[in-house]
Amino acid sequence: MHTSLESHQYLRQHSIKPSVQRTAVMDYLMKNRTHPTVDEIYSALSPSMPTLSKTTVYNTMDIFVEKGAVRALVIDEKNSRYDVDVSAHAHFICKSCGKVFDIFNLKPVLFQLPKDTPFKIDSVEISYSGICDSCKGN
Amino acid sequence: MHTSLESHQYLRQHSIKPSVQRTAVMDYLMKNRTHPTVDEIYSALSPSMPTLSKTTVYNTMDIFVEKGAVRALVIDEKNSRYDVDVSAHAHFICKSCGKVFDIFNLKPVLFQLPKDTPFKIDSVEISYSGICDSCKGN
DNA sequence: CTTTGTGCAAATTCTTTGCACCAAA
DNA sequence: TTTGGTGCAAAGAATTTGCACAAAG
Repeated sequence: MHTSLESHQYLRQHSIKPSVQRTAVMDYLMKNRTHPTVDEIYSALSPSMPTLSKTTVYNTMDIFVEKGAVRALVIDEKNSRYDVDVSAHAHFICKSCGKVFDIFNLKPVLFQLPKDTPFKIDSVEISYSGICDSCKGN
Repeated sequence: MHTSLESHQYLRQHSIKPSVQRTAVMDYLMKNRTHPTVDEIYSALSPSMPTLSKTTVYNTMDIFVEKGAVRALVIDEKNSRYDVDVSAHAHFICKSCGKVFDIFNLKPVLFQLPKDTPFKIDSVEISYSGICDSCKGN
């Protein structure tokens, strides 16, 4: 069975040569929609790919972002995080546990780019922060 | 003449003890609305305050944020940036020069917090990115 | 005095770089 | 072969920490 078939295809659709490492990383991203950091990706894959290096994960994420296959999130002060869902949606970061969650179903007007500025705007990032459900009690 | 009078008062309003260093930093923030990094603040003040340390600037910014006197921006992957304007407005970062600009006059609906989520949301950050006016030609 | 603030140096963390080796076309 | 990909080790940059000294009340 080919669990990485989708990842493989997705990479080719984005003109990314599907090496073993890249396919494994993309596969991880598609199956774990947790907006992982480089370290989280590396730590998850490392046991089954002992020769994998963090440098390769960094390189891989740079290529994915450059080719538009994933979106780099700037929401966590400590680490870069990545989202394989490049559609218009917002994010929420829990100030207590640091986890990042998706927020869908927002009004489309929120994602419209302002026109009356002197800038050439090409993307928007909407980030909420607060306390997540699991951390509420604590 | 007391150029730092406003800063001094602003600090007291936020229950921050106005030391010489803190007043100088706040004064800088109020007069330079450029969303500076710690390094930029330090480099600007260092000539006239030779004993100032970066640690103190870091400590100072932490206190300012904690007391609600300034807002920490998460928009620049490389550095923490700070904005003394805590009112509802968005930011734009130029991918070419890295400068951060304010964007005012956006619809108030953009700053409304979503209610139908399992999270206790208490703030929103709207960040645009692209190319600024001065970098357009280059 | 006693508490709080400051600042140096060292440590930590995340990310990037240089370079040699490996793999695929 | 030749080009591009990988991975180790070292370097770099931003931030934090430990601790001693200074300042303010």
